[in-house]
Amino acid sequence: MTATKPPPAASERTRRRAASKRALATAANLLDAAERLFAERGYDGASVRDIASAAGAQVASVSFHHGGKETLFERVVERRASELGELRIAALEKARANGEQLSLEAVLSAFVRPYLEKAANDAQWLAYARLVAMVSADRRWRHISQRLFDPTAGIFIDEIAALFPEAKRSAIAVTFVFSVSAMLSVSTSRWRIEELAEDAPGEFLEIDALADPLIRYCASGIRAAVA
Amino acid sequence: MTATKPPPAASERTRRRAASKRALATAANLLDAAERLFAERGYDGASVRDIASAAGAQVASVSFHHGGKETLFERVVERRASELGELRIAALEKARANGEQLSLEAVLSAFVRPYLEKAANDAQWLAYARLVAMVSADRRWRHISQRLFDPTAGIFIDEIAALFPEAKRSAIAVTFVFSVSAMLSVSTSRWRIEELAEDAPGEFLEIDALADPLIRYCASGIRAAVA
DNA sequence: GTCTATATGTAGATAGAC
DNA sequence: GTCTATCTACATATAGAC
Repeated sequence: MTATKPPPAASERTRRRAASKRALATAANLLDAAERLFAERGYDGASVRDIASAAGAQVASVSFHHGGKETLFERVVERRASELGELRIAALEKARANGEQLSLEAVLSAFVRPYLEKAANDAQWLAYARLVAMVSADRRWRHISQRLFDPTAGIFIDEIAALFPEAKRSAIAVTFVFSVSAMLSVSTSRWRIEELAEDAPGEFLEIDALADPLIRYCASGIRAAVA
Repeated sequence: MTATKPPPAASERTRRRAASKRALATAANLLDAAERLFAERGYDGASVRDIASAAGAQVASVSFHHGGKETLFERVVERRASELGELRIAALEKARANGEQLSLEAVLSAFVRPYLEKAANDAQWLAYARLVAMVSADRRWRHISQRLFDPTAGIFIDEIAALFPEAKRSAIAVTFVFSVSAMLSVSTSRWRIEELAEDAPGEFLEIDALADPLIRYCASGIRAAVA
């Protein structure tokens, strides 16, 4: 975009260790490429070589900017998880601001829609669900689940538990995990939905088409299971 | 178990190319070890070296008996999928033999319970769900889904569709995929359930404890989503 | 910060002796 | 059928020049 960085002028005495634009871009490009390849091929299936190459960077830059493959993976997940967590809490508070008691559908909507809206318009966000599914299904990434997913999950479980004062929190947690799995399948297994729904090819290309059925499915399922 | 194979007697003229007991055992041990390691570490995370070593066999035996890593993986999935598919169809026909119209719960039960009963008593069966989740979430294994999963899935989707004559089959297929995801999470994410259900440690160590909530959850979810 | 070169380990597959 | 040895390719990571 910009011209090559000019040589430092004599007056430039205030050089600090602020990262250059190019360095920041390299670090960010690596994150983007890593996100795509980890989602496509899994953690072990994606090599740092391919990630660096896809980012137009050198292999060595992965260790330099991100410390190694494992921390690169964790940073990839963290970047999305932080933003999405904030969006979900904001959606919950906005729904609460309307005054009266929240419905179960409203709570689930605050959890599900911020993600589906991102995923509908951005392939990187769509791919993020595959990373979440990998982390949620693998004890190897337990520390990532605990640090990045559990706080938000706990808030929503509490919110649902408040709607069913007579139910045990553990029963709510079970249905919450079922619901998250169903939501993730929208991204990880949409191709299977397409194949099994032979009568309507392309019906679910738009991810939004799955939001309403998903929320109705989860809400009704939770009500029945905690009763 | 038995003594060492005695040297062939002179009368043993009918030697055919039937596999020896030991060869069959090697091939089977490789399947067992591969199932365990693939489930634990994923396809790329499990090396044929480690699989052979865990089976007490040589690296070269994997290629010899199973043709290579990919076909070994496919055989691992096939062995379980065939048996489970038959159990599910049998459960469906047994439920149908009771005469009247099947309830949605009965259909889901015929799909879910054969697996959960196996998984409750056998760690290899429990681990199988992780393989199914891997295959269902990865287009790379599309041919395995189509060949081993889709036939049974199609039968159950048809069965559910018959209960909702006014609903589109594609809508049923969506809820079926949601339900399978929820079922798989019982195996892949039970540790997350345990962590999120802080108030009841150990409550879900017995997998059976999840069967009833799961079936109620899925049945009610399907009814609400296809309406 | 980037880049080349390399260190060190492991991957999957197979040839050929036994 | 098994086993040893080896082939070729690729993995992550780092040292040191620029």
